[in-house]
Amino acid sequence: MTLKEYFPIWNRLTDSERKQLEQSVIRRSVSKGTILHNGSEDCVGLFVICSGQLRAFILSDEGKEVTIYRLFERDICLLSASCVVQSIQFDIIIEAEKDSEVFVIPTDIYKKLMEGSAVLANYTNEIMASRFSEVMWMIEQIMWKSFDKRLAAFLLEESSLEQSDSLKITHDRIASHMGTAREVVTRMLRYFQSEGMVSLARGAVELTDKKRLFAISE
Amino acid sequence: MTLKEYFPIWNRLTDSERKQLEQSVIRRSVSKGTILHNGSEDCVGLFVICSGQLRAFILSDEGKEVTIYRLFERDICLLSASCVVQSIQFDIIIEAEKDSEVFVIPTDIYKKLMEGSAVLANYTNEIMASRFSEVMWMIEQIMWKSFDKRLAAFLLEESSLEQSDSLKITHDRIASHMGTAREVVTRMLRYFQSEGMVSLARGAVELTDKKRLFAISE
DNA sequence: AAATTACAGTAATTTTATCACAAAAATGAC
DNA sequence: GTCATTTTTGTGATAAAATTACTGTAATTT
Repeated sequence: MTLKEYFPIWNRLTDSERKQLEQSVIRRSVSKGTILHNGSEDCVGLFVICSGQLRAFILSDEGKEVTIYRLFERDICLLSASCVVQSIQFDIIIEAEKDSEVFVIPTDIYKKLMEGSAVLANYTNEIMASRFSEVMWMIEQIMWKSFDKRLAAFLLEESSLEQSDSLKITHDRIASHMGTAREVVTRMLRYFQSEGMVSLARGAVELTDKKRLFAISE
Repeated sequence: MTLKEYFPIWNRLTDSERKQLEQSVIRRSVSKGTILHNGSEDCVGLFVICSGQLRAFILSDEGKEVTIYRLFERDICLLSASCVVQSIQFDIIIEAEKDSEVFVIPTDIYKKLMEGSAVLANYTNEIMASRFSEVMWMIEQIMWKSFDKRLAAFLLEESSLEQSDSLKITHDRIASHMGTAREVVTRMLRYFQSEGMVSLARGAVELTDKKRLFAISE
């Protein structure tokens, strides 16, 4: 398994660029829960996800979290190398949501290559635009969709990611993803349960009527 | 007044690139209220603001607005040319908030140049990262700051932009900027007035105690 | 001057957030 | 295995903010 297979524009790079990437890239295995990048504290490099799942979130002064987006196999995490683009002026935290394998392209190498390569710079543009788009989508959800719709959508999304109707997740974690309070999640889940759409247990939510959840989510 | 003076990386472009920009760039004068770009409907080109003020906002299905960021003299509006970056998957509306003068660099020219120029592609990256950062900042405000703080901050920001303590703005417009309901703005302004921090009149808000407003905004 | 429109105010209700506390389930130390 | 601790869930009270549904009034148009 080499970078070549995971880096979409590989065949548009020059031999020299490929060589430099190959020589500097590092493989890293991280277990669930590992913080791969913590705001402006570090700037290791670009992650290319081989397997697993990462989560990008922001953190308030009081310790509240909101998940901004997620990264999956073949996704590229640009913000872990946020210092390669000066104008990025916000802190984001990247955490492994599952045991994951990633390639790490060191910041200085990537920055140097990007400065000299229109192909790489344009590609970086596309990655950033993708994340930007996800964030804009999130804003629209938060601003204009009521909580029941958002929660239903979240449960369905989780279920689809996990390929299972039985989610192993606590109310508190759901609240962190959605940027709300745990009590709010508990209450809405109880309502969903009373309507027969989910079935609750400690640390678990089972989706028992996905059609209705989907209808609620719109 | 030429593009040269307003385009920061002018002297890092090749002669050919400069010529192409010079030959294709268009000057446009727009009066307050003009919609310069409307989501995915159009993709005229990159705006370089000579004078005036633009506003970027999103629009919900029900017609609610939220201001995402603003653009001033020498700022560059990339999202009016959103189609140059494929991965931009959201709709934004750009409106002239004041009578403005802008240069328009046509989409196809900019796209062509960017594909061949690392300098231009990297610069585009920086512009996008700036807007992305502003959006992230906005999210943090919305998620974690209470409405009184945000309103106080908004009033002070407006006052500083207009260079005046007497704002000519309606409650409804403030609500559109902040993505909330007009009644909510009315009530909070009434409270501010009862505390002697502002003085209200039809279509106008006068800031009478900026220090306290600042203290509230944190 | 009357009618229309834009803007502001307010009351009632609902939704969401916050605070405070308690109960139940899981976990670990012993 | 039992007890203490921690984690997770449940819930009531209260507050903040959004929504709905009006009323009133200043400004503008006709």
